[in-house]
Amino acid sequence: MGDRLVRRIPEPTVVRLPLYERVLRDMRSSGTTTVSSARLAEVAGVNAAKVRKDLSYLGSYGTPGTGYDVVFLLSQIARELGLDQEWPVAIVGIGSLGRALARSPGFTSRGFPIAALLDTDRATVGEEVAGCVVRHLDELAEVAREQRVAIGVVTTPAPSAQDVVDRLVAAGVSSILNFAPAVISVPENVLLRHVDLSTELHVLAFYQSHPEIAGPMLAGTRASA
Amino acid sequence: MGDRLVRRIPEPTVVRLPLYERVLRDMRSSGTTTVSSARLAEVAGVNAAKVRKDLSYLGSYGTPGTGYDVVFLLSQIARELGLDQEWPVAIVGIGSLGRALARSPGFTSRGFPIAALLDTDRATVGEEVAGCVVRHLDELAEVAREQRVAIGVVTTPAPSAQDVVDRLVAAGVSSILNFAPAVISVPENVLLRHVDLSTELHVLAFYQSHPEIAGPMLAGTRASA
DNA sequence: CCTTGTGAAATTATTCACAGCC
DNA sequence: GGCTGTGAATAATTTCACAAGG
Repeated sequence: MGDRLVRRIPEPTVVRLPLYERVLRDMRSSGTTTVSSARLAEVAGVNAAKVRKDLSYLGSYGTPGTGYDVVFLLSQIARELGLDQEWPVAIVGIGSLGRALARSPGFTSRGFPIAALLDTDRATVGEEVAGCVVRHLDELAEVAREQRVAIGVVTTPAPSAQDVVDRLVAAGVSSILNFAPAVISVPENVLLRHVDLSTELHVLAFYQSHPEIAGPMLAGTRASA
Repeated sequence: MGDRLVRRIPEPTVVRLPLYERVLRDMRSSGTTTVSSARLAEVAGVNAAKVRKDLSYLGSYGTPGTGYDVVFLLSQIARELGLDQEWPVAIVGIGSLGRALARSPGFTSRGFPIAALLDTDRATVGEEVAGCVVRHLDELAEVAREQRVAIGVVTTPAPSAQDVVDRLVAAGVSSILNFAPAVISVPENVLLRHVDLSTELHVLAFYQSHPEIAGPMLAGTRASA
């Protein structure tokens, strides 16, 4: 009932919300109006009780005997995820990965406009990628302020990553998504998440080497990372 | 002591092993011969007790009063992660992301040779990317057998992802790393992990929208994804 | 009937704290 | 003195199971 109390939402739940959001968007597209936790769980590949518990952190949006209204639930999840606002992104490191991300639909699609592309390489600065001119990293502070950059994406080589992150933080960017295979540290009030290809490969290699203990990884559909 | 008993290693530990491996490689490069759990924890950005517990799953490789021998510990972790073998990778979906990954050092570097690049697009098939000619997806079964592909990386658009995964599974590939924003299901004995840009952005957007409950995400360095 | 929302139980992960060893 | 390895304690998460609502 209390809506403005500190309803702390567990991190694993937060990580599953985007999954539900995606599944619900698909359902909405296909004209489904109502969905039960059991059905949502089946499609999302998780346990039904978990779905109900997760959704209960957002509020009581279901109807006993019926389920959840797809459109309404979707709007509540989107609101909770902050998808009713825009979060301008700056990508630092315009190599192949940076370019690929700049062109990626996952970005440009709703909510995460690319506000700036930055690099230090002479040959890259000035180039146009995905409709955006690459600027020199030295212009970061200015660009971040002007464009109100909320999220910094780091796609530089590992040795530069900490320095780039420091610059992003100094420029007031308070959420960072790091793709560089490096350990990064940030001040207390900055959010940092990693996406690491080689970690993922190593984890797969581990479980392939130990088929006898692959339990946790197996068993069908699993979600997000 | 019992080395062949079912020492089940918790998944969170498995996910941290690549982090330790990376940190230890850096230490080896810089000539450090011995490291304590406290130092390793500090550099890796985790709790020292957690480091000791994680390492204890591998065996008793430390020396009380001294710490761990960097080179020896590194070799044990690498062995445990299966990095003493090669795991040939096939990348399916040679758009910008597929190309970026094909060129990525995280791959080509030790242990994960690119055995095949596959696509269905006429214009792409036959092209050479990162020293490898792109073949048509229909040749998957043949290529997978010949090259003993162990890991399939899916970088197609979401609507094709499940079909591509089904084909990989049919071709005998038993570990899959999916970059497509789709829910995928696989048979019981297949390993599946996801890397999902838009999930990561949504999670950051969530915590930016809820500064009051950002607890779990904050607090300095955090590892892998 | 059906389904939600949620306490309570079970499971899993982290952290503490210290005995034992160097 | 310093440090590992690990039981025990704590915390977090998942799952169960059911009362209450439609």
